[in-house]
Amino acid sequence: MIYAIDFECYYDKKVSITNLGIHHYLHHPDCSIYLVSVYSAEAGFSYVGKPENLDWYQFYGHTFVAHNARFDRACFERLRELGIVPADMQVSWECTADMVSALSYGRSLKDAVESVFGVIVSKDTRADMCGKTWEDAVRLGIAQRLGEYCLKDSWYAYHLWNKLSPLWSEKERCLSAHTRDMADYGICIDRKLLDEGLEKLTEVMLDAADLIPWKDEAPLLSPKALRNACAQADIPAPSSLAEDSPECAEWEEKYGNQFSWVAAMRDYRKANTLYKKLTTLRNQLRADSTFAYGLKYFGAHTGRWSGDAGFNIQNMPRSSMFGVDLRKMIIPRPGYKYIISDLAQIENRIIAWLSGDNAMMDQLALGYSMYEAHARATMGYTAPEPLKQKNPDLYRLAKARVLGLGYGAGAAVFVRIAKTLAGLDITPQQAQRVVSEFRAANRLITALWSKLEMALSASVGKDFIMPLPSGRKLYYHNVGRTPKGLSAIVQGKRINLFGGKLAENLASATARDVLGEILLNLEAAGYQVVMHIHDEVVVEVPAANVDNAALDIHRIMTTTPAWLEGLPLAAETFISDHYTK
DNA sequence: GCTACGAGCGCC
DNA sequence: AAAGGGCGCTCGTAGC
Repeated sequence: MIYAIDFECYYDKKVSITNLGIHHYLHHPDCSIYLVSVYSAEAGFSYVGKPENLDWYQFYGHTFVAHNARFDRACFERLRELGIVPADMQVSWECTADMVSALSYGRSLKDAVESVFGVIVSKDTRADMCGKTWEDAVRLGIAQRLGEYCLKDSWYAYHLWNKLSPLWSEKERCLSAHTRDMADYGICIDRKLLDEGLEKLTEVMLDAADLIPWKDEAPLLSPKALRNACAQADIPAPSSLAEDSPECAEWEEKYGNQFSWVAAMRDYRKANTLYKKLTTLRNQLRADSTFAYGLKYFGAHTGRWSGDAGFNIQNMPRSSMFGVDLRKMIIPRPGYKYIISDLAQIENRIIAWLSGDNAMMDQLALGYSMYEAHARATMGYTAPEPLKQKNPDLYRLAKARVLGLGYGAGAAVFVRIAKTLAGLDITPQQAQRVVSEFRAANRLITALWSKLEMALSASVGKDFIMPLPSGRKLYYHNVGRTPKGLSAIVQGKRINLFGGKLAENLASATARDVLGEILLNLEAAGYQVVMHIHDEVVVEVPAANVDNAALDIHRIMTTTPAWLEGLPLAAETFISDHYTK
């Protein structure tokens, strides 16, 4: 039986999930779970009131559905700690926020209900409760309205589930649950390293601030203050402060030695960003030194997971900054090791597979890396020796081509990509030649772009639905044609689209499905994944059996899903005592 | 005081 | 004809 459930808890500007994280929020002395609504049409059941007055046993063995089930489940577990929910209660959970995201509706209850039922729900009642307790609500005479509001939320969650859950696959439901469980389990943090890091960064920030002349008059990172200071020094102000901006580089070349402001602002910004990350971590640590992070199932329209709730596990610096290595602070629980495994060039392998490049599949099956396979298939490399040793320059060019040109990038973009992805310095003219050569030698890929663009073009005036190898579909709503080209609505915003971009979305979404399949296989084999980042998994395994586990996990990582038959997968797998790249 | 938005920058 | 893509968080600023 399905029951929809929704909890209401005290919150104010300080006592909030945003500030405290779910765990510390629900354990805060001011936070009371004062209202719960449960609704089920099939059970003919409806309740709204205090959690203490509900007979929880009637839900034993049944399923709760909630919009943001992670939070409602946490409330339920908190009530169990408080002795309100019986200790031996067993229920399962489903999340309508995850479901509507996967079906390409807006994630919030408001947006989803509006799209699905054409009804606008007001969140005013909840907003009115900021800083108010249940007793306040009773005194103010809004308790009745609050109850109705609460019941309405579970009513909508129930009907969203009832209407849409048949469209959401079993596997995807399992991934939603997996995400919830994994994020709640969390990561273990080395407190000592964390505190040392905070100290180091404080120093760096103080030093940087000392180099900024307006530090007492204006915000340290104020572009206005910088412009004023430049005017006073009678020098031009840089048009951009971005590290990768040529204009900024030129400014620093000319004035950087005499005026270290720009460099100091950059240092301050970077150190502060990392400092804030560590602070979030520090504030949300649980008593056992673990941190339950946020992660959105289906956060991106392609289905990729995305970061959430103040600490994004998907964009931690790869290596140490200012002598502070965030990844090193993330450690296995005592008695455990990490096995870290990442898929090798997964998206580019998928592009080759999608475009029907059998010659490339053969090369990959022989065990060549994606870059070498590309050089052998399209750049005329035939020597028996490994390319990387025999001709490192050609290898780097092959790498740049594979990473940079599969999605329609032009010469100008390729100059930048070749630099950042493969460390190549090339001129725009050279880039133009490489782009042309690549397209000429990879007709299967350009054909894939055209095919996708034509399919999109045929959908002008309606939705474009792009099928994926896994059976899942990507949605592009209300396709339009303007003088600037084709466009569609994605995540509520109209974006420009073209063949190369669709190919990228297709590869990205398919790579995501590969990872999803792997996550479920790892779970079925009994492994605790503690994090995953697009093409990488971090698995916590007992130290005693770590070598066998590494082999087994590597095998699971490189097992091609049935729906991608013929695509050889490769992975790099290693054992570590901390998270690292 | 709040919200929206762009810049900047971290990642895959 | 040409077009890399996908995210989240912090800060500063502008507008209400």
